[in-house]
Formats: sequence, structure tokens, C-alpha cells
Amino acid sequence: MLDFAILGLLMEGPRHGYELKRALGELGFWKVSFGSLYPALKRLEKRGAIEASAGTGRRKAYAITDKGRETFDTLLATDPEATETDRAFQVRLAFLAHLPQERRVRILQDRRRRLATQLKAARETLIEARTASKNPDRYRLALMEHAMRSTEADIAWLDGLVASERQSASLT
Amino acid sequence: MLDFAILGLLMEGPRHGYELKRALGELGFWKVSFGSLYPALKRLEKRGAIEASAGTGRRKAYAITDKGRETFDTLLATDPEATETDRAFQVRLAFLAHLPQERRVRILQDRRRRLATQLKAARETLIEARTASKNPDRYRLALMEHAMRSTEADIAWLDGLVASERQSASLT
DNA sequence: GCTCAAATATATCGATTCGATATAGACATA
DNA sequence: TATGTCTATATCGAATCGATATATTTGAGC
Repeated sequence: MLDFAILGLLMEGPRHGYELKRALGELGFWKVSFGSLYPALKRLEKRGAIEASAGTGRRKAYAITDKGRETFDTLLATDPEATETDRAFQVRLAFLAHLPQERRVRILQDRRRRLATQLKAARETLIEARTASKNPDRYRLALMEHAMRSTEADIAWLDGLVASERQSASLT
Repeated sequence: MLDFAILGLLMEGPRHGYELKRALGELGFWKVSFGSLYPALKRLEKRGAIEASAGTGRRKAYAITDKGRETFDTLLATDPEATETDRAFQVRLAFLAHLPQERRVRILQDRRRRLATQLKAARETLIEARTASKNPDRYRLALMEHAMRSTEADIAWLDGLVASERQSASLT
């Protein structure tokens, strides 16, 4: 996933490591550590997906190669299928603009479906926790309820994104 | 953090590994993997914080020891300070009932302060992204805005928890 | 009762990521 | 020129992940 995110950022032009870390952090859902970032850059360089060139002083400017662009496209288009964590989805979303609208909408809807399933399970767990005489801990209930409400908000947000896609489609 | 969570669950009675995984998952914010869980149990056993006894068939029932209870209390009371991730906070919250009210409120307020700081930074980043002619990608903006709104919701939730603590305090 | 499939449960592997820290150049200020 | 603060790369050990192997129990259908 980190590899994918790095490639995505480099699609817009060369950047050095520190900048990549900052840019990822500013997306608001991932404060990457140096211990993840630099090994990832080495990995990508070894695979020929990116190239380093000397920058000011200690800096190394990394640029994406043709091979890297290919990798990026593959990763972006790869069907999320069973395995898609929150973060994986968010990273994909950050680069969704690279896909045609039809695919974008499908990905948003897949995600919605997944969240709806999660929500249903959470609701059942919560009801069970409330009824079972397990003297439900107040804070634990609060956590579960909050998680549910967050998921509901996420779903509503996805619906908004889909609606806005549809709207811009109808304008053309 | 996993160690802390396991100890917290075992404070309420013995459980075997699989049950611990399920119980953690039901809290709604952490689907622990086997690759984390079982090594963690071994760690804790080696340190003498938990004890395994034979259960039905292949099961091993883990129980917390006096030493483990001590460790748990220490971890629970430890001042979060600068470094507290979302998950660390949520785990702490799940066992907050073990602390006296005064401490509970303080922890909630510390968390609130941290989120407010994050929010402010996010707001500035967003404004900058909008103004700077960086032709802000639509999905990336949506991500940032959504992250902000989620944080706002979290803050409101914390305020609610504090208010409810105050209310139950005034009733006594 | 018997058999087979599904669910339960423990365990382990390699790779990734984390959090902390070391190191060092760039740049402002005095 | 000294000094401190950012910027930036790098590395370490430990924790966690995701996938998978394997064993046991449960239950459905016969």
C-alpha cells in the first residue's frame, strides 16, 4: 500500500522522501514513519519503479519511471475484492481521479456495500451486548456506538460522492 | 498496546485466544490478527503476566496473574503524554471504568485537546490546499474534508462523555 | 451411530510498518 | 564564526499484518 501511495504522489512529479512523508500526512489518515518510508523507497528503486537523482545537498529527488507508471496503473485498477482495509481504500481514493468515472463509481459502491455489511454486524453485536446480562461496560458500549455512528457517517459520505459523480455525468 | 488490551479483557476472567480475538474485534476498532495475538500471549506468559491452563481439547484458557494485574494498572494509569495514537486511546477507553472518575475526565479532556490541535492543523492544510493553485484534486479534497468532519464528530463525542461524567458526579 | 463439511482454535512464516533515534547538511541570526 | 533550528536521510529492533498450515469440535444429513 505504501508503495502504491508513493507511486501515486510521484505521478505528479519528482519529490524527495521528506516531502512524500509530509504529503501523505496531509491527506489526513496516515502519518507514515521514516522506518516505513525509506525502506519503501529502496524497494521501489530496486524494482526499477522509481529513480533517484541528486538534489540540493543531502536530498534525493525521486521520479517515477515508465515501469513505475505501469505498476501504479495495475495497482489502481486491481479489483479490491476481499482484502481492503480502511487505509487501502483511502489511498485508492486519493488517486481515484486517474480512473474513468464508471470505475470510480463502482469502487465507491463496493466500498459502501462493505461498510453496510460491517454496520449490520456491529449493530447485532451491540444489541447482543446490551441484552446479554454481561453488565455491559459503559465505556465499551460508548465505543461500539461511536464506531457505528462513524460508519454511518462514512456511508453517507460515500453516497454524497456517488451523487456528485452522477451529477457531473449528467452535465456532460 | 495489544498486551494491555489482552490484560484488560482477562481482568474479567479467563479466556482462550480465539475468544480474545473475537472480543477485541467486537469493540469495533481492531481486528487483531493471529500473527499478533498468539505471539503476544506467549510474551505475556513468559513475563508471568498471564497463565495458561488446559481447556477443552486444543484450547488453552489464559488467566491473568497478580503480576499481570499490576502491569495492567500501571499501563492504564500511565500518562499518555505526547504519543498516543487513535488505537491506544480507544483501548484505554475500553478499560477506563477501572479508573476513578477524576482521572477518567482528565484523560477524556487530554484527548479532546489533542484532537482540537490536529483539527486546527488539518483546517490550515485544507485552506492552503484550496488557495494554492495546486489544482486540488477533488477526491483528495474530499478525503481531507471528511477527515476533518470525523475529527469534529469525535470531539463532540468526547464532550458528550465528559458531560455525562459530570452529570453522574452531580447526582451522588 | 457414521461420515463429511464447516466452524473453531492454535500456530507459524515472511514481509511490512512502527516508533525511536542517530546523523548530517542548510540556513538564519548574532 | 559559532550556534541553534529546520530539513532530510538512514537504520534498528520490535510489533503487527495477512496468509496459510494444521488440528479439533460441532452439527447436518443420512
